[in-house]
Amino acid sequence: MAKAQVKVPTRDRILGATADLLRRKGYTGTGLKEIVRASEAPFGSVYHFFPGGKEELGAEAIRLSGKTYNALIQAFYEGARDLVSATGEFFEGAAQVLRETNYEDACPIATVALEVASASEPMREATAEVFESWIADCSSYFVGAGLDASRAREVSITLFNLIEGAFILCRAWKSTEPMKLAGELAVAVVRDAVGTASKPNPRHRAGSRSAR
Amino acid sequence: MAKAQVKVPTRDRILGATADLLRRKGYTGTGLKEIVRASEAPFGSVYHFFPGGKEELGAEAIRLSGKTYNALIQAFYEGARDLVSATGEFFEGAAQVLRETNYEDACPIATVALEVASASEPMREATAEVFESWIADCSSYFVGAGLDASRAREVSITLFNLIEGAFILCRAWKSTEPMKLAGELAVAVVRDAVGTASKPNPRHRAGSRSAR
DNA sequence: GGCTGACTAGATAGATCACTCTAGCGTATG
DNA sequence: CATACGCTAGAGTGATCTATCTAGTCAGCC
Repeated sequence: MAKAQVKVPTRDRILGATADLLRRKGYTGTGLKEIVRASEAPFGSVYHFFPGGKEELGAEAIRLSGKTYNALIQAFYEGARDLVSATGEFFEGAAQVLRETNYEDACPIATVALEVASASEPMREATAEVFESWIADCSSYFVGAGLDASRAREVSITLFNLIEGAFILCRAWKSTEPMKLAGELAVAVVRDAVGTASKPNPRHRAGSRSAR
Repeated sequence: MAKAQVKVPTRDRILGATADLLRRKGYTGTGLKEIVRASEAPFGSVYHFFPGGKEELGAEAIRLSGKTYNALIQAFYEGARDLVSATGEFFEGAAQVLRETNYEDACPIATVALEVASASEPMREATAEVFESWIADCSSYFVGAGLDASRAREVSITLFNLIEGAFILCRAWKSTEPMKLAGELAVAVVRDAVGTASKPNPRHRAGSRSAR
């Protein structure tokens, strides 16, 4: 273990270890002791940097994971030739990570989101904000392809419905079959959306719904 | 509280209370003490009926929830006029339950499935089996509509990808918007699937958001 | 009546939980 | 050098966790 002259600040190590553990074991399943051990940080430092305790640390770690995934979305969607292939590659990438990590690394915040939704309001808000930022990021690429804002948002939510649902089944079954099917449908949805977007007279859609 | 001369056996009360708590608070978030309190059962009875402790009780409760949902799927798909409207009504029903319970009652096992996937093999197997039985049940209806077995399974998995993903976003956002979108796409997928199954040459409109 | 096994009942153990507290270190600044 | 302060370091607290243990209750059967 290269820990000799690591320059990573304690606060960041704590945050990183927490994000990692939350992803795999969830919120209630992750103990402070375990976080301290994994981050090789002194116990007291946890409460020095996060006076709000586990809840504050958890919410912060969720937001960190959120930003990391924002960057991942960006990497896929700005690096690809077009939105359709970007979508396909994103789902394939998710499947590959699942296989490589023995189905441990799925969505970094989904487990926590389900756990805390009715248990901790600050944590619930953190997960809600992260999901919202992913959707917003994703939507911007579809808007760039010519979709109007509300349609872009709908497509983005659909993509996340598909990938999150597939994560659950893939982890339970230890199989990437659901992710494969989710990716195929996601690709079809995106192809259809961007295909109809460029036409000047798009098929009339039902009235747009307000976002919140 | 009508608890006077309840005839419900202790074992069933324990199981029911556990299933309820697991749905809302997850596996690690649910304590034996809480289960005992909710089921008004003596503590010793838990270990009498479930010698394997929390893990055995949890796995059993997951299977109970699974059976309850099997019955729900059956009720929707055998009571409806056709598979397309059954699908639409199922998703609408899920959205309605979410609203009525303040977004607490979503999938009864999804939270647990994500939590235990890397933590408890017996529990993971229980969730995997329950998901499998749901998919199998659902597939049988599509086979009945003329789809071949593998295509029926693909459609079923897609439906569950959609609903499970939507559950996550709906709970985090406290909004049924994702479920509404998931339902719309699910309906389109089913319509496309059963439409192409019965007719060798699909004369349906070409611009549909089809899965293939 | 007396025996047996299923179930009830809860005290208790030992581990672990989140969290607090005090003390000391290290570096920058007076 | 001295003082201040951000941070380290971990012992300690009370609560709570899962699990065990013993004792008691009750019904059916000989």
